[in-house]
Amino acid sequence: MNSTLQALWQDTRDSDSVRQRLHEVLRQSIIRMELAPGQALSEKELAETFSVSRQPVREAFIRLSEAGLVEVRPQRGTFVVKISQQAVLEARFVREAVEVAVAREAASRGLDRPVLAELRELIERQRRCIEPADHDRFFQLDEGFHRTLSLGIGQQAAWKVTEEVKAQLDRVRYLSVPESTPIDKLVEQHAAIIDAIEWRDAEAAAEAMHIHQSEILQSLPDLVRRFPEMFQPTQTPAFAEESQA
Amino acid sequence: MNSTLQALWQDTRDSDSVRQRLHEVLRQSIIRMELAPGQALSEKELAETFSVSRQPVREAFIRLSEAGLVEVRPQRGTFVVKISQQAVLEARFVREAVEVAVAREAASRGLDRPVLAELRELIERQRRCIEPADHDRFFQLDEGFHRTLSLGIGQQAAWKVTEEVKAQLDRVRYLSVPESTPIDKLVEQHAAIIDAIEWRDAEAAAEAMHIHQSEILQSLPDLVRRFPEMFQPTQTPAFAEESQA
DNA sequence: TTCACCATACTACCATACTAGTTGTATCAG
DNA sequence: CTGATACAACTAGTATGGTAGTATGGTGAA
Repeated sequence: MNSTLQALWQDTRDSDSVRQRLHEVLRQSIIRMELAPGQALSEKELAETFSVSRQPVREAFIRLSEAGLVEVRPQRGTFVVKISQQAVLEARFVREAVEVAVAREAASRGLDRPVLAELRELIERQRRCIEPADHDRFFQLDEGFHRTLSLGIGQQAAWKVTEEVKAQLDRVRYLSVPESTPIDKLVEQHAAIIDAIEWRDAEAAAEAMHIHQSEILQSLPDLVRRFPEMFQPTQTPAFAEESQA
Repeated sequence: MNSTLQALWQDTRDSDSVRQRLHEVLRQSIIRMELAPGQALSEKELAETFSVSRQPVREAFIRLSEAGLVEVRPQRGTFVVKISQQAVLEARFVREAVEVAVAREAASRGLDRPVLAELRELIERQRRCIEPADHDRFFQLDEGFHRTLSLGIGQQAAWKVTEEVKAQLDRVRYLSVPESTPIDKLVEQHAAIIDAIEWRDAEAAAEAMHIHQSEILQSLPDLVRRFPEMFQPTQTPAFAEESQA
């Protein structure tokens, strides 16, 4: 575990603050399921691993806890939160709401030519991830696609929100890699979204994005069955604590 | 200034951590424009004001900076961010996207009877704020209305996002109180939303929420003209720093 | 008068020290 | 053998000290 973290640490920029670098390293590790749901994270141990003090580690924890990726229990410890089916469904709801609005707006106001070109280019590169299957690369390009679309209509706050809730969803994707991620289908959905935007058909764009964002609903119940230990027993996250008493 | 902060500090719960209490106090003060946009906040001074150490103050600053309410400039200071027209429009976009989805969902799946009753009750109490005009009370009830609706369909994450972006919008409301806040109009919009939900008419509910969330667009340009010193010069927030050089 | 330079007084960031609360374990009484 | 209790070994939260970088105001030279 520590070796993987160390590697990610080296990749971060020296110019950023220790807090930001730690946040990024831990966030990535949690999303990629390298830090297992339920696992305890030790402030002290991580501080020693990276040769920094506890304080910036603690501050990174605080930020991660606000994103719902870890849970800080005072005087007890900090833990990677288990995936909760409820949390995933809620994150999906928010993401669909925001991204459908983005697609609709992009179609009705139109996208600048260079942005459209970049989106087409991203789709092309995604196609090249189908055979041979390159999931890591596709995930990157997928994120780039959605980011480019949101920023393309000048909605940075929308992208920030999407990025935040996406973390919950991406953990599920990493669970299901590679078997149940139909790259080819997802790429064509991207193409359909951009087609509708280019035709300036707002309703078609919204509908295409809706379909795209509904994809995860297919695999979720199956994953809960196959990886029960990764999931919080079904209930709302807010009441998760009481249940363990 | 300090006296107002002290008063809010007394209201916070002793059981919460110092960091959370400070965050809440500062957040409220910023939203209510008691801490002026552009004003410098001193870690040390605030620590002394509340008789706590600098560390929890610093952690509260970090959280506020993630919500876009303050800007932490290393080695320089921490400042209340000026309202940016761009940031307000982006926050509005996200809020409309999420809340329209909430309204649509509430209408299509239906609300439990007690939730509907609570919403109707909130609307009634809002009506009582019209004459004599009680803006503070109305703001509270308004927030309660939107929270109850989101939580009523079990979308806590949606409410969390709304709450976050709402901070940017509420600062504008406090600017325009009391003259340009048409309480009566807003209350009737709330009623229209709930009517549509009760009729289980998803499209009507979505449309009613859309109209409601578009209200702020009426007053914004006028406010920018009347309170230019409260606003960032028009441009995207991301490039705001460079402009000051 | 104007400009370059330097001393000073800030700032945020990180490290370290201390406090207080929780948990597991070992010990001892019954 | 069982159950209660005291203690030891953790934890996060808070306090305080040190460091490096930035802004500013004054001083002296041009």
